[in-house]
Amino acid sequence: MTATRSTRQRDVIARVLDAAPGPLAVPEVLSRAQSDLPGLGIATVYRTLKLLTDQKRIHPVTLDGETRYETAGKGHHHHFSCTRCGRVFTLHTCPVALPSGTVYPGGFIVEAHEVTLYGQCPDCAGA
Amino acid sequence: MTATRSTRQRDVIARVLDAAPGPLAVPEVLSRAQSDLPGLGIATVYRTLKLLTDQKRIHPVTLDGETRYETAGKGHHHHFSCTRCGRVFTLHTCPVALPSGTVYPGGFIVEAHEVTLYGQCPDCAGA
DNA sequence: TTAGTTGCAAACCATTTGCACATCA
DNA sequence: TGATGTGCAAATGGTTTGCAACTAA
Repeated sequence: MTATRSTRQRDVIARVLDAAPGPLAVPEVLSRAQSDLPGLGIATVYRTLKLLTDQKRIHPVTLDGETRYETAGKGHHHHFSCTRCGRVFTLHTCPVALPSGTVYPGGFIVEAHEVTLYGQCPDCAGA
Repeated sequence: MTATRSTRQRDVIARVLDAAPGPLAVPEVLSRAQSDLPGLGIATVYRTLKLLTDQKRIHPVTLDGETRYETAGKGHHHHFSCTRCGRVFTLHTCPVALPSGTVYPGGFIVEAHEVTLYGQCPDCAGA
């Protein structure tokens, strides 16, 4: 069978995602992880993201055609994408009330929902 | 300067998108358009989708890492992605009330929002 | 006629995979 | 030591682009 090893690379990548204020794109993960591990290769980043995803420790989020990754287990949350600086933040309040099982007009049975807000993040709004 | 010509290919592709019940992925656009225009090439589909997007006649929607295209000017709406059959539908009711200018907790100024509902479409729920 | 468009094949580019070397246990 | 993991380079696969033939106006 297939054992899974703990390595420096995996630890660093997982830590980078934990420390982020929102989901990160692959190049962001790579460059942040490289400040701790200069030699880190992009292939390892992809392999590790896939591994952590399979282990449900992180999960992918697609925003504007770009796949980002975030730590799992943050509970129900949504995202805010800043139209000025492009950064993505995690929001912990939810603007919709659609419990699983809600039947939407037309006969659509809702099991989950995803919300993305677009606008100016606090930094950009202040400038 | 650059004039834009009306062609069979462009008409067919635009019509395919108009007729769809929701945003279509590139392979869906290609195969549907090919029933009218067997020789249609994938490059033309990509070029036309880009052209129509630039003209604001359609616009891209990213769902689960896949870029889809839908006719513009349908007014405010959202999407429902069926977890059984994978089809995507356009919904004309909106479950959130966040007018542009709303300030979200944390100081995020909301300009727009996007909602995707996941669950069973009427067909799959009935089966 | 002729600028604009198309299909094909080559080019691109982000992501994945093969392999020899390195490393965790 | 042996099974895993890593970095590098090659392979993939979806999307874009160059080019010669085609076509709308």
